[in-house]
Amino acid sequence: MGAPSLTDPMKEIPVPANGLDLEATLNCGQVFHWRRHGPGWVGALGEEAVYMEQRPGKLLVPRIHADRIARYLALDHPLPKIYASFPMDPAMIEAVAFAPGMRILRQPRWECLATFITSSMKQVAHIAQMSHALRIRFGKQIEWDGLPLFAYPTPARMAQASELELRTCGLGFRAKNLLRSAQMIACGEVDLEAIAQLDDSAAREQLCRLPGVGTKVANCVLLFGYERLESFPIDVWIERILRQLYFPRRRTVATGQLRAFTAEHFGEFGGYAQQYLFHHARMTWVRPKPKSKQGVGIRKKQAKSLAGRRGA
DNA sequence: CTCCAGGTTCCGG
DNA sequence: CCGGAACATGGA
Repeated sequence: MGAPSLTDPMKEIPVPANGLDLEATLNCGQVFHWRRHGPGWVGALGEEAVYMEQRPGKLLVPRIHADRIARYLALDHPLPKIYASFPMDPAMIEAVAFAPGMRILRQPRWECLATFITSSMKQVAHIAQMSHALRIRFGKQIEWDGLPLFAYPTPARMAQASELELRTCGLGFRAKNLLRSAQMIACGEVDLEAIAQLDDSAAREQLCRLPGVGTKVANCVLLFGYERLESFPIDVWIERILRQLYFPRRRTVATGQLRAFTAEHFGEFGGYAQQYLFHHARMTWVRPKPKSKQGVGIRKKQAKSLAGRRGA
């Protein structure tokens, strides 16, 4: 199997109207490495270089990878049934209407896990940046149409790297977590494939053994890598949304309360609901104008600033 | 120059 | 169980 190229036969996969929004699917914050290429997208699907282009009513992909891509994009997920399972909140309806056809991918496990280990306290753009740096530095080079692409580095390769090398990819304090997790997986201490056989609770428990993996990251990996569509990651965005929409005029809501609420309120496709809420909020968010430096908040900010500098 | 970002971990109530 | 703080880096 040679490297795919422009001359490879392409295949058209039929897609019903509103059955797929490729751009939203690739840009909604579940995956971070797909890039525009002309009217389509290029990237590494595992270790295969792939081009995907959405046209009215169909998807254009390399023939030899058609099945693989259809599975990756989860074209078999029953969106009408999924939408029907959502609560009929105005916010939920608006979020779905914003990007109908957005799908939860079936991502390669390690790749998904590793990128979300690096995601903590980072903007989406930064996550993509770190991911690309890691691919270029440690990943297998492949190519599509003369375009150099890079597979995500394997756990074994990553385990051989030094913490300092990872830091040069902009990882900061995440470098140690990613390195140790790669080592634990490379040596078999944690088996990502075996986790697929476990129930949600046991699977989450295994994932949380890895350094840098807590409840939120584990839920992302369960949702994007293990097809646990009820898994509901709660990050700062979702937390803000939930408080605002479902707990207004409530001074404090414990995270434990939020978790219980989401499981009950959003149901078996909660992960899908979460992704629609997240994407809509992120894309329509307007950053409030910075206020003048006068006011009551100043003391707190100064205290934090002073506490932050040690030995400078 | 300040603020904050798809969190996790450790620590004291 | 719950709230706080530290943890690195970079773009706005």
